[in-house]
Amino acid sequence: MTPKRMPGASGCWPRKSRMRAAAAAVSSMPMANVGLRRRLRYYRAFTFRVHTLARTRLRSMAILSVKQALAGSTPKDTPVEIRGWVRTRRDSKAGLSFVNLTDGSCFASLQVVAPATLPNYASEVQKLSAGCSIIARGTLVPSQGKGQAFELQATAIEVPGFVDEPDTYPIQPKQHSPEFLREVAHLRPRTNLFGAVSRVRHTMMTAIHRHLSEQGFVWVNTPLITTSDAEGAGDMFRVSTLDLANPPRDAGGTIDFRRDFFGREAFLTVSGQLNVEAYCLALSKVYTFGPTFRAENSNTPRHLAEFWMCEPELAFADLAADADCAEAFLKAIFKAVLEERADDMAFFAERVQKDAVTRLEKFIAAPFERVDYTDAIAALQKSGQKFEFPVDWGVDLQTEHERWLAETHVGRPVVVMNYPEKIKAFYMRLNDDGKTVAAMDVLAPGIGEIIGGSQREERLDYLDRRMAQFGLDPAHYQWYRDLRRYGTVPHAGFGLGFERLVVYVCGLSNIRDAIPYPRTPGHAEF
RNA sequence: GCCCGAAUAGCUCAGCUGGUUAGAGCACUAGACUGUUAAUCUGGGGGUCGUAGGUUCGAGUCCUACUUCGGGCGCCA
Repeated sequence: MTPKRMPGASGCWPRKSRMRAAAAAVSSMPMANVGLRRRLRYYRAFTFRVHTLARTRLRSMAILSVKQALAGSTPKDTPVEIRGWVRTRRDSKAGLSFVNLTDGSCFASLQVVAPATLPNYASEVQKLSAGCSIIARGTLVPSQGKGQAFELQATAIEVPGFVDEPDTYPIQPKQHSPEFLREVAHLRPRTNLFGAVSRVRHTMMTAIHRHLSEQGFVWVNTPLITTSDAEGAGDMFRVSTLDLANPPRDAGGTIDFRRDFFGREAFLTVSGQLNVEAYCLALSKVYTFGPTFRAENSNTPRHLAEFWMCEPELAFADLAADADCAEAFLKAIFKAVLEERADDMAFFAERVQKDAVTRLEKFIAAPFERVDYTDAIAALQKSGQKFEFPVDWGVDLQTEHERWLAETHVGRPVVVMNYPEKIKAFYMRLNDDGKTVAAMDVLAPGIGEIIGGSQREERLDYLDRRMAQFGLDPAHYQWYRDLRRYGTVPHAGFGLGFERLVVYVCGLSNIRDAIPYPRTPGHAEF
């Protein structure tokens, strides 16, 4: 009776048609002189589908996720096995207990009906508390109670792991504060909130890869370790194998990094953009998406020392094409979330932020507005609004300005383009007016800036001038300059801080809840 | 890095202007009841009030320092 695992994409019990297909596959194998059993075994090993034999000979059970069980596609009276963790247990004097079980496969939990006739009912089932792991076997039946369509009528319940000291188990069937849950980051994925965030995060991540791939982008894995000593995006974490207590020093007494692991100073990357530009000027449409590190001492709900960043880059593209790309990109992600994680989004709308779903729908529905920085400044000045920070041509937009533009002035996402060159990075392309660069920010209601991008300076003489202006040593950027010497083309790209988008989609208020194990100044527990 | 706020049971919180044995809900536990739904009802165990000093006859309640958490700002994605 040992249950056999039944892999396969669907995971549901084999239908007759599928068995017929299996038989056909077996008979078509070029092994006429091989016995049926061996041919079957061959087929089984080949396809990883054990159920054909399992049903007739091993009498084992289909192993279903809670999601599959609740889908209701399992034929009646089919024995199934479902594994997970207990959320709640309710006993009934009618001679049964209700055990709510989750396995993370979907937002909902499965109600397991455990009759008092189970041999371990008193000894184990009635001792189940939140967090216990269980393996439940039985059949899926329409629920007699309200609140769920299906439930598992259990014939056996195994308990691989009870919860030690249930009275101090941190995860209770109630609302916990995010602050408290951060202290138990290893247990918080068991809560509704973090289960939902985890699934949505996954969906967003796969949606990004899927969308960009469909658009012809190639995922380029740019390095996490960099030796550029000034990428201009902030403080960096040093990567070194030198003995901190006794580093090698040169004659002058300064630390001799020539004797470090890479023969020079090395750091964790703050952006993959420069590296990915090189691949852009060969593969046309590329993106980098991976961990990024900033050693800034930033203590806010919007900053992490380690976060994930996605940076698409397009060759033969100007700023307008860049903005179009960013718009399609964001809409594809939100669309995927709404379609694939409706259950989790409904939870966010109910418990976290009322308009969690509607604002994504609005975001998708209308085209983004495009506005020039200069016009945006004029609109802000004419607004009559009192801003904490004064508005003047030449200043960077503060969050309050960005939100007014997106929420009040336009009422939907807006792309602000062509910022003063003085407030933007060295690699951004100088416009013909000589005082602005082809930079753009996508501003969204309720959050402010969510994407920043630019057309890159593809003219070497202009790039050199910009680098000198920023005090950067061209010697450190020879390979980057090469890209302008050998077949340069106009190109553009943008960057998305992935966790900030997760925060927005889920309606969270702190970025530390958008990543499983947040790293911030003073914090790298777990 | 700067400014502000908070710290009372496992969790979420109450505790007024300092005054005898510190309260509630959830969780845990015992019982009642029930095809239950973060079930309900009754009882029980559990905290000396972040840490260290100080003021006072007396401090959870006032003061100081420290620690931790949170918020705002800066830096930014």
